[in-house]
Amino acid sequence: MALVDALLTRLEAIAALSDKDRALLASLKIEPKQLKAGEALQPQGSRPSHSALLIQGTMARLQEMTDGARQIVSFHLPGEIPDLHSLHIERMDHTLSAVRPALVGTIAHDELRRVIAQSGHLGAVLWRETLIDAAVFRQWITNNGKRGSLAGMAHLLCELFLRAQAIGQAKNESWEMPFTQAELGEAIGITSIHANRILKQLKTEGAAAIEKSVLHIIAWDKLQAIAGFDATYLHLKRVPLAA
Amino acid sequence: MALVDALLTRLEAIAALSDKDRALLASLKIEPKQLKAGEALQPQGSRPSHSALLIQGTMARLQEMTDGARQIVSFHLPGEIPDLHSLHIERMDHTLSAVRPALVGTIAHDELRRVIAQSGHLGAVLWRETLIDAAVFRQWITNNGKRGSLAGMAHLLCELFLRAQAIGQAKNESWEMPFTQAELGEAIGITSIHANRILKQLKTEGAAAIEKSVLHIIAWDKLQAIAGFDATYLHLKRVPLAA
DNA sequence: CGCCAAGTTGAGAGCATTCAACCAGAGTGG
DNA sequence: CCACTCTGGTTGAATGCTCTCAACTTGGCG
Repeated sequence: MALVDALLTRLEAIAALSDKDRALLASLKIEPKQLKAGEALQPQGSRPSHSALLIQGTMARLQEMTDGARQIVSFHLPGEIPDLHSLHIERMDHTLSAVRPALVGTIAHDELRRVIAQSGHLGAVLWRETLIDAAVFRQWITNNGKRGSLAGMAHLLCELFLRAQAIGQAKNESWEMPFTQAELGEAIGITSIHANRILKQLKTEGAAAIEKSVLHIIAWDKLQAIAGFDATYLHLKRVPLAA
Repeated sequence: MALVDALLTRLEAIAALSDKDRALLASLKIEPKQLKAGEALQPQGSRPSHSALLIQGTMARLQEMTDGARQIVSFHLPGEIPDLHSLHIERMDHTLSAVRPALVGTIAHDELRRVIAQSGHLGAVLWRETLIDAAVFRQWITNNGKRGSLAGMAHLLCELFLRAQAIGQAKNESWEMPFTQAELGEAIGITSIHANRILKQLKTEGAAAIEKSVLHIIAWDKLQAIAGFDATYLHLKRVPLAA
């Protein structure tokens, strides 16, 4: 399986690609690189010359504050390019790290510029990818803000489950969740202890439960209702569960 | 003064433009439209065929939840195109409204596509604009999450002041603030009452104060320290105060 | 003058944090 | 094989931040 396949799966989940676009993507020079759990690929303040295609594993972007506190601003699944934005903004304002061990493929910015110059449509698709990234950020602002902890956690689980399903990771209402409760908490701005209690509540209410690090959707409609979740912001061409 | 001037000022604050790019921008067909305070230009769920250049006044994007609660996810000053993203993602996942009365210039997506097709660099600059938008979202996630209320408010004021200064609205450490305390609160996920108390605290600590809706920076370094503010994420070519 | 939006202040309730203890399972080294 | 350690998860109790409710002030405007 070629390194680029994860990217094709992801991009075809959000847009239509022509044969020419697929061939251009296949022509990208991609260098594999293995990351250890917790290893930072792009630290805050750096000026990347490459972007990373996540092939296997999970990554997160996080902001580190002066007092040592951390805020996770995004999670990433295979097929995504978490630092695509570095193509047009020079300096990293956050750290991009592997959460669990991860395999990435680094792509030189010049390579990306080459294929974009040859296909305006491909440029638009990649632009679109960064815009969906931004749409997710908007939801996360609300997760951390007005949406309470319970709704915020439910919303995060809805989102992750659908994204996992779009790349074929989640089946039969369950998904091998690659994040700890502490990490889920850091994403919605609560402590690991509180995250634990909130998850317990979601289980008691019969919405969703995490057991031995696999997420079980007990009742999608209930989870969705608690979250106030509307999947359109993910801009997936097919939304499997949200019918 | 041409309608497009605000856009030129903004884009030249974040990137270099060639004469050709300026001419292309000047060729955009822009329809002026006046908005009343609180009027929604693009409601959540709509499918815009135009984007709006904000010429005068202020706008905000907000998410409305099922229980009627609102979260403001961004503020916009003249020169910005708050719904540029609708060029590549069809459906609005939030509402774009005027905060105070505002003058916008609507630009058909086809017009934007025309100039982008003629200048790859201009396309890159507009892409960059949406990426900076996303960088601001990331900070707002943290404002609403791990950063406490005091630091969050301080961070928001730092950001708004620098953005206002970049377009010449703020002078002499003071800025005619177009937002109410309630709106500032809705942006960092706190109530207007708490926002009031936090602002009082920022004044007592000698960092910043809002008097008769003008923001006074009492001590930039103190405000910056409280916020843990680092201006690089705004990607302004010149950062006036942050020396 | 009266109304209304915005701001200010106080008090009590509730949610989330911190501190602290403890459990379970995986991996390590003797 | 078994202690030992470490990470992740679970639970309780006290503290404290933020919300809600409520009252009151101020300034602008018809």
